[in-house]
Amino acid sequence: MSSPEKVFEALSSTARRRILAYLRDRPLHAGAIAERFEMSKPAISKHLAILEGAGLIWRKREGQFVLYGMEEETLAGHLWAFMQEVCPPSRTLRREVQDELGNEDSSTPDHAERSKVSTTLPKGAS
Amino acid sequence: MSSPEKVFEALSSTARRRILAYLRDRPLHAGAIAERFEMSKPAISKHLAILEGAGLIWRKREGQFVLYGMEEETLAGHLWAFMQEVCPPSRTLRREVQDELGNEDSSTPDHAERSKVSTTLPKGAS
DNA sequence: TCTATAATTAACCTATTAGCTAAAAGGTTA
DNA sequence: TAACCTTTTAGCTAATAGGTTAATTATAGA
Repeated sequence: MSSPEKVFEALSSTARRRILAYLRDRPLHAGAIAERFEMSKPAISKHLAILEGAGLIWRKREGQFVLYGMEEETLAGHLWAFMQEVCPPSRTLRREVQDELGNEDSSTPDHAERSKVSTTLPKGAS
Repeated sequence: MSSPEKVFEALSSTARRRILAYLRDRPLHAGAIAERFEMSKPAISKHLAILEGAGLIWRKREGQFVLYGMEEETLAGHLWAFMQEVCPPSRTLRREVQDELGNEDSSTPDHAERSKVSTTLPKGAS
């Protein structure tokens, strides 16, 4: 329902990242979002559709208005998974431990034990 | 030198996210990266240039080869800044405190005191 | 210097994205 | 129903992204 592809694609637009920032604290009507931008309402509507398609926001009709709000789990979940896979962990703690043991050499690479199975990156992608 | 725009644009491609994952544990030569993909070497070369332009990787010529590696600070720094701005914090701890005080009502919105100044989102962007 | 290998750049093609305006869809109120 | 409002869809254009092959640059080695 919410793939990393769609999430990162959605995040690649500054306008869409701004929308997420506006929605962080409270839901807003489409019009209230649009009036914070210079571009046309249809353009904003498309951005909202992309964010919704990525599972990053929800949408609820309220009379003639449409309310949008953050889908709180999705963004943090995907960013966290990605950081886990791609960001090299800081070596500070491990070093401290080794120093305490008087072991300077550290021939074992830092992440030798990391799982080989990717959760956020497909196999044969382009 | 490394803007959020460029970083998120760089991350929007699955191929580029895969490259970062390959580089997490050790630097690799351009050819070693290319042979993990189906696409042509020039295509990979372009992806590498985009990642480098975003400040996510470094590049070093070694004889006839070119070595690429992760620029460790950049990715974590930008993702962290973005999460701080956009992800609603979990309310668990605050609730615990309020429950201990016997204060059920919680009329103050959760992030009312959050800074208004954005560090990762420009003002008049489209 | 000549040849082979690694990588990038150039030129090109196609598909997609992001914006616009105008029209339609959905909903409220008189 | 009519008039009006909010939002989305349709249709269009211009610009960009992502891939290709061919040519070029940079280095190594006989």
